[in-house]
Amino acid sequence: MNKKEMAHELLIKNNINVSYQRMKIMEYLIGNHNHPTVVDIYNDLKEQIPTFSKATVYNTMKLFEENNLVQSISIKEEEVRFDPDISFHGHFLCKECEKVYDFPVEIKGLKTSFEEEFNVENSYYFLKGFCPECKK
Amino acid sequence: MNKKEMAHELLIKNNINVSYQRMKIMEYLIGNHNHPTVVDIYNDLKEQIPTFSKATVYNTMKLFEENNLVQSISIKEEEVRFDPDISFHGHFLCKECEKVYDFPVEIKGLKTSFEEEFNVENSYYFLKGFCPECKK
DNA sequence: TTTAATGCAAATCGTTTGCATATCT
DNA sequence: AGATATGCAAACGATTTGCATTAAA
Repeated sequence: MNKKEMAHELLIKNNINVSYQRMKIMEYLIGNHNHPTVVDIYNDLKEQIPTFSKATVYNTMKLFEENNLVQSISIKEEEVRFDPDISFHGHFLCKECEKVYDFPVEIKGLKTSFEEEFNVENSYYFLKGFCPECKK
Repeated sequence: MNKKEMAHELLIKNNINVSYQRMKIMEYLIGNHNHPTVVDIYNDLKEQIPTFSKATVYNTMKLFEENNLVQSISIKEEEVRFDPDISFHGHFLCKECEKVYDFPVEIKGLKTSFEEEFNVENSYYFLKGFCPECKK
């Protein structure tokens, strides 16, 4: 099954009306590990979609997030990035090249009385520093 | 030792020149568990400081962060909050009342090959959901 | 008196909003 | 047709910048 088929199936399965733009964005996200911003998505797709607009990307990413097709990552203050991998894992931001890396996290001993009192819906583990390429 | 004395000592100890504004901001932060934004700090102090400006708050918080007197928390996309407690602990954002709560975190089994390759300088653990008062 | 901090206004940038147009069902 | 999605431009809000003024060393 190719990306187009996967994208189509994902939209249908989540009761999201299919449109050309939504398909293109979903195809772009599938298998993408670059944690793109709205502007990244917009820039990378505007050639393919003559009348493409940022507002559509904002609308679409909001819709995808509400339907748990992506998670939003605000590891860097000014901008929101998106990750099509919605499983819990860590994100590392390199302060030099600004790349975001995924990494596995195993958090043990976290269940405390806190999680009985609070209704936790989302969790994020962020690290910042320098990646192998950028550390001297 | 009162807040004024504590604030003064903290600035001196970190080789930060003392000014009226910096003192006021530091006094405001000491013992504050509200995770204020720049705008919060500005609003809460502007009565006491007639000519106060947001630019000064931005400058000062940047300086404080560089000197490890506060940590910045970008748990909510649009805004940066500050925490005078620089120890590692979790932050919980209530989606309803938007309050940010601190909680202790014990992360075990995290040392992986990842942390040997990457030079980690900061870490954050964020949760989102509904606090005891806001969950139905 | 020389350096550093402050304050104001303008600029920037990501994001949101309103509304008209186009596209699906 | 009727509902929904798209696109454009204007609005917004947090943050940054430039520069003149003021305070501190």
